[in-house]
Amino acid sequence: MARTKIDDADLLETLTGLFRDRGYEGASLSEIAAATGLQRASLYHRFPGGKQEMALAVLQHVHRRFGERILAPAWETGSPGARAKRVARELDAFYEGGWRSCLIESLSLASAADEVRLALEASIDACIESFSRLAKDAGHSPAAARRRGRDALVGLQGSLVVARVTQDPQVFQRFLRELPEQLTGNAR
Amino acid sequence: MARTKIDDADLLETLTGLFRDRGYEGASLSEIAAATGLQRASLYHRFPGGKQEMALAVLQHVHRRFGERILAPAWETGSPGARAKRVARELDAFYEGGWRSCLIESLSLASAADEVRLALEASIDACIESFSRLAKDAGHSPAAARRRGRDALVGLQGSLVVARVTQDPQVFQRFLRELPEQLTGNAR
DNA sequence: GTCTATACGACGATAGAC
DNA sequence: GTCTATCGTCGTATAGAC
Repeated sequence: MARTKIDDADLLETLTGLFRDRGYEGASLSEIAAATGLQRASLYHRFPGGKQEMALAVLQHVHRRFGERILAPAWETGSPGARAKRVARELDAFYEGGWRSCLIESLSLASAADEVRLALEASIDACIESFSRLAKDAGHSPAAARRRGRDALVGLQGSLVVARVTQDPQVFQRFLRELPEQLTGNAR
Repeated sequence: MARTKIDDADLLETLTGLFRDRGYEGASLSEIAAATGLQRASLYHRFPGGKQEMALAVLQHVHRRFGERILAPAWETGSPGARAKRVARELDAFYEGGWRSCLIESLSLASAADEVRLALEASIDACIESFSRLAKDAGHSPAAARRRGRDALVGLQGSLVVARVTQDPQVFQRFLRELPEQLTGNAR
């Protein structure tokens, strides 16, 4: 039993939760080992590059998940407003109603190995692009759409931080509720 | 020369910068010692409670500074719009145009000793109160004013995070520019 | 008030058995 | 693929000289 392989997906999921909640420096290998059920040495077998490789793998994992699920509705067909509502619903699930932090924020403090920085920027860009898409489809100019997309990202990050500190996710819920209007409302 | 006391204000200023940039876990005592010019042992003479006491002192220091300088215009007399502009100018200086992070965010990851959590919440409340004051003075209802104050805080935190990750403070500058209107605009 | 020296546990990381 | 055992380093923290 102890010698059966721990599932890749489960492993990444646990790592994701740890880095989100504790940040890069805060997530120690002992803590990771305890949470994953793997010994520290086994973690190095799965991630020869150590902690940094774990963080990178987590970022890529989440980036993929955002592209395939959370932000996917932005690129489908249908009314921009309805698609924005679906994105909001996915965000609600991913951030567990506002009780979890965003990796982009947790991993962007100081650590900042170059590879990590690039992954963070890529995720930011993907978010803004998807948000802007909805605004564009709702009839906004490229420049206006980009501005709305960026403002939405600011609202996402800001509301998650405030929700964490106040231990009250209602500010995040408010952001989600207003997101569709913020992106697609009041065009032309 | 080596035996002259390092000034309290200088010490707190250096500590503030370190915790802002690196977070609680990220700021090691060796790094702190190097940055302050004090040996680790001397730091324990000034802060017997160790790193946690340093973080707490920094939070109180910044809280006081916010009350006395940055947020002070919100409680003075004059047009709400003009006062909001002065607050924005102070925020610009404190966050160095968007190149520095907010302690509230940096210190709220995981660590969360109870005393630290309380200090963070107190600072959040003070910010929202001051922002709301401006909205109230501009003629908004208490509920609407509070909403505007909270949204302004969300914009502040979010734009600082995005500015840090993208290494481009323009999103923070945009927030500052729109802050007066966001708080005091469009009343009644 | 600052320093040098040191304790000791936790850290990230590696070697090698099974 | 996972384990136990171990490495050297760095972490926070303390003792005691000046």
